[in-house]
Amino acid sequence: MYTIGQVSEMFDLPVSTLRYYDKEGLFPGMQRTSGIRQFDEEQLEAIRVIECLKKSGLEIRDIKQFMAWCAQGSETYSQRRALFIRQRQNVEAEIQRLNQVLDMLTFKCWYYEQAMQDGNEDRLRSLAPEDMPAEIRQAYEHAHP
Amino acid sequence: MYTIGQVSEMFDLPVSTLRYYDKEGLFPGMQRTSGIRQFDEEQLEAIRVIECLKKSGLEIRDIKQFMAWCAQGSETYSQRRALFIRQRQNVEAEIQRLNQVLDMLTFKCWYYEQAMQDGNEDRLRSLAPEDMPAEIRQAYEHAHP
DNA sequence: GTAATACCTAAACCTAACTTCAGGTCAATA
DNA sequence: TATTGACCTGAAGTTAGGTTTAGGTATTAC
Repeated sequence: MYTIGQVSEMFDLPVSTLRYYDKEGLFPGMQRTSGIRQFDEEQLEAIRVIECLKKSGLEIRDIKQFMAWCAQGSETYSQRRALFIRQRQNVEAEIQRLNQVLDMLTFKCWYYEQAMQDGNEDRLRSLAPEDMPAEIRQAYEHAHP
Repeated sequence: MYTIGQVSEMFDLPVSTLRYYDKEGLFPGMQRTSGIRQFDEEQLEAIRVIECLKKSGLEIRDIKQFMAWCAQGSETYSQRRALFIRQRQNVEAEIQRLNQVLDMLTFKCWYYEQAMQDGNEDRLRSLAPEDMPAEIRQAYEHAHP
């Protein structure tokens, strides 16, 4: 059993954040003694899960839903699984989007490298994709579908 | 030359967003006639760039800086290039982070599939990484460094 | 001539996820 | 005894990136 201050140290999370999570219902089973929060192994595991779900882009209210399902027991396995499947798709899509962004940035890096060499953008402005280095052209075309 | 309403249609961006961007200094060279904004090719290109930079996670104030550099001309090529190089690193790091998150989600999907089959988490709780399917174990270990 | 549009501004409002503040309880220490 | 420190609360403040509102101008449509 840990106090909020100890947990704050353990996870390097501000005390205010832990209280906020509690207020938002992210620790459905947490006990108190004379008003003071008691974090036990269940809550520590909850914090680990919160950190994971947050990283995947889940919002607090969805994490709250998940915690409520966990508290409900084995009847909710399929909902929990569905949440993770949905979230995996979201993250996959996000990675794909970022890979396109990456190609755009690669192109821009090349562009300004050329501009620096030329001292101006005249040549670049009249440059067709066919005249770019293959690698850059590929990035350009992937980034501008 | 286009009015704000036409540009709003062209890019499917609310008029209020375009005014907001203008207020934030994202169109340094924009002209007006009797108070009314005149979007020309330069501003349209600026909007394309804004969309790109936003997708890469850049904040409005950094985009403003970039636009200011563009307005300054060829002296600022190296700053602009440095911005894109930095941003490319950020996006690369973000993709790496998301790939870890993906492994965590893959593991969780498997976990709840097993839980559904078993009807409880008893077996899973006492499961060592060595006893997981190779693919899942790999995801698990990549997600929990 | 008036009413609907499209434009303008400044300022208030919105959401998420916190953080900060003001004020209060309680136990241990100087 | 008093004061320090860790806990508590509810409410207000913060930031980013807009959106909404209230009020005003100018052109076109009937």
